Amino acid sequence: MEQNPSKKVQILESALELIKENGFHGCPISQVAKQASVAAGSVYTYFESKDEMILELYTYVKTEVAKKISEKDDPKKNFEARFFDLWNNVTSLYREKPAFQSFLDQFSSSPYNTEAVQLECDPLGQWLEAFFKEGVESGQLKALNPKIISIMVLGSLISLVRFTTYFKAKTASAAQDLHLIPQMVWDGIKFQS
Amino acid sequence: MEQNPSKKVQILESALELIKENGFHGCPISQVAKQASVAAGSVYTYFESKDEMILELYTYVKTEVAKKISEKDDPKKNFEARFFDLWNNVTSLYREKPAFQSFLDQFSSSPYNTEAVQLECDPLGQWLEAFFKEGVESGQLKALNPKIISIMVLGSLISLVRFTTYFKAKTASAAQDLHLIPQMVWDGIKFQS
DNA sequence: AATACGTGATTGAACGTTCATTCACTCATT
DNA sequence: AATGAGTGAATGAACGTTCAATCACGTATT
Repeated sequence: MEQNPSKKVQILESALELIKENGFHGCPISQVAKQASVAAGSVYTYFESKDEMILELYTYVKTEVAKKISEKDDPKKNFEARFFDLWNNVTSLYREKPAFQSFLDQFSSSPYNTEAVQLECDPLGQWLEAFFKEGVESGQLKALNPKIISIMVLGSLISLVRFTTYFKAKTASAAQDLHLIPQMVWDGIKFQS
Repeated sequence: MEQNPSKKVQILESALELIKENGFHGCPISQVAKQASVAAGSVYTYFESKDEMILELYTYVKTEVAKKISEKDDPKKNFEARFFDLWNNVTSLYREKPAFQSFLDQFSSSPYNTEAVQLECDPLGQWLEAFFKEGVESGQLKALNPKIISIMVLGSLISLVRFTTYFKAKTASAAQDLHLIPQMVWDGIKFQS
């Protein structure tokens, strides 16, 4: 008998859900196992330790997000349209999979996120950088380091998602205007004649 | 004898430091007490529970940040200059007090941040909203809901700080261009003739 | 085709540790 | 003498992890 890859994913998804609901605090192995319909001990056939499990979960989520975002891009459209597509794709992905957003957010600000982890392959970061590089080189964006543009755009985007997720109460009165934010961001990065 | 307010602050600062270093995981009451030079039991003279302590810490940090940011604003300057001042003041405050930024970040994405907490008084949010309202009403910013502008600006700002803090390795190559971000943000929100 | 064997996944009770919290006590101040 | 802040050992619950036992399956032997 071999390790069952779908069971591994089951465990990861279970941990993801618990972390979304209760944070890192609230995902004891006992619960992760229960929700994944396996015994506590079985988690250790798939992962060396709980920490290893969390780190693999990070890789798993990062990869899933990058895949979904990149495959929805249509390079035949003009760059401005692709920018707004990107914006909408990320926001709707996170609305669809709130556990992804919640986990990435908690992970990023946690001590799990060491320098070593940051140096790992980051498919989403790489894809975004290439995307904005194209915009700069074709003269549609300001002549800036694509990495900087990435930071600024992803920053506003993540923050918007964070605000709408965590600060529901606060943004209720402003909710109908949130769609104006991508336009502001575009105005900030586009080449100004 | 009365409760010693400076000892309360000592405990809060000790927890703040431990959370910055090790996350919520890594700040057991035993350590908090040790670093604050009090006995573990004493923490319970000042706080009902650990959770209460964390919640008070949030109020404490929020208030400190709002105080420092608002008092550095000079309403006599023109609005654009005040915007860049604000940007610099926040980034340098967080560079000076990394524990503030780290705590706020971890708290915001944690389950501590319930709806009830969000509805509490938020002095920084209020101050920012008033600031941007002024910019809109004097015609220097786009005619948008000041709350939206707040979200967008604070979003980019926090993300920039997050990136430079957590993703040191990644941004090294882009570090010298990070100062261009506030200009992009300004271009996004300023009134375009 | 039937049986026995080996392999490795799976189980969940048990273990040692860590943690938040309690409480009987001390001691400085009034 | 009374008060209440301060102490830190004690408590019990919860946690990550281990492990001996069990189980399900593929392979070899008859």
